[in-house]
Amino acid sequence: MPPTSQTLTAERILEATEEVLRRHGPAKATVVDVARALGVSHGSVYRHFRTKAALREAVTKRWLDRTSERLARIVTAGGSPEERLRAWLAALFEAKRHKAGDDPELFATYTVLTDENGTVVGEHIADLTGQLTRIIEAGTGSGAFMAPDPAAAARAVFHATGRFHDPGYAREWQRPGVQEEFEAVVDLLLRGLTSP
Amino acid sequence: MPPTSQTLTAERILEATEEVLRRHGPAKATVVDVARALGVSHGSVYRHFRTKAALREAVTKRWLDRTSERLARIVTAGGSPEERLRAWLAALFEAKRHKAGDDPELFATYTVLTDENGTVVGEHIADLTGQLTRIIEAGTGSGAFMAPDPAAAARAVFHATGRFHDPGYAREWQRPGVQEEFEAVVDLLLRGLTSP
DNA sequence: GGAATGACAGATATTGAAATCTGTCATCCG
DNA sequence: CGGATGACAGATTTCAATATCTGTCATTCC
Repeated sequence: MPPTSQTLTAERILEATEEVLRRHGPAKATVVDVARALGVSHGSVYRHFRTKAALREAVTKRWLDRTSERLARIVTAGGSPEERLRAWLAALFEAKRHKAGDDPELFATYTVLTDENGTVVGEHIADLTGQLTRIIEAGTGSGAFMAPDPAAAARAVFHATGRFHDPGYAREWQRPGVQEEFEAVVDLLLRGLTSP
Repeated sequence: MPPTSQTLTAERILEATEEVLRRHGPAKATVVDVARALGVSHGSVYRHFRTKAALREAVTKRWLDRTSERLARIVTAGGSPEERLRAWLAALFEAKRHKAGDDPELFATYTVLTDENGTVVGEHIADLTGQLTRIIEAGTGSGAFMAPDPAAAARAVFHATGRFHDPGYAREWQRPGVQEEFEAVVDLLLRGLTSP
């Protein structure tokens, strides 16, 4: 572990914390470990983050924001609102499923982090349902969807697809037939949204 | 604790086990406790249940079956398929929400039990989706619903309403606005099921 | 002077020895 | 004889002593 004698920034601390979490897991990752990885005293870490909880919260936010950004690109992409809604939901599911499948330990680590940071998760969900709202609004504008309250419809769609993005269901995502289950739910929801 | 000198049956053991679980919680409920509550030696309990796990599984099954039975009555009740589908989903949500709200500790106990008995839970879910299937079949028969594969539609409806019956979401059920969320999802699903 | 340090007190986690529990079975009892 | 018992071995849990960590702050360093 080279001391990397750059100036100590919040950003560098966050990177080191992610690495320590990856290595040691959420239960054994300590502030002392983070400081050691950076070659500084743990007191210095506390100059940038008031508590260990604040540090973990910041890491959680960074991680969730990376997902949000990727999905946001679909909102403004081309295609009909139906296509974009399907693509958005599929991308969310795909992203989660691959994270959970490719590196289960890391995924479990972030599941612990999200469990202990309800506020940040709440903001993330508000962000995601906001993206969904924009797609649905586009659909009501073009007459493709019938939704008197697009924001409420967005939340309903998000809740109804929880099984395909909520970490609590991660175990199910590796089973055969999930893809069909996912498509069945999405088909049903899209039929509900489509105006008669 | 009176020794209640009746003959020892599986049924009496299950009742005593429920009581011990209620009193001590899932972590501290032992087979010795159950035997003591019945005034017998713990060896006698093992005559009726091969392992502690089998005993807990049987308790779990009993508990889930009680819910199934109540819901089954709605399947064969009067009213249109739409009405019965709404009533069934509402009854499931209501039952769970009240169990979780009225006695959170007991609910947490049964959540632990269901977590450790995936097979029994799987059968319970198959039972419930079977009930849903029968309602949806009635709807396709009368022309009220359009569902090429009623069983698949039933599973989709069940998955889409997971937020309102999966114990993992119990915390959310006490928040204001859940009822509206629930109705929004059910409305969307029913619109999706209803033939154009 | 502003950032970094490390000693410190109280909180939390780890460890290993002792206690309890699970599951078996030879024996007992009606 | 068929069901109940309790002693037992190995597995698991509990508990208290020990070690580590969190968060603060007076002091050091550039």
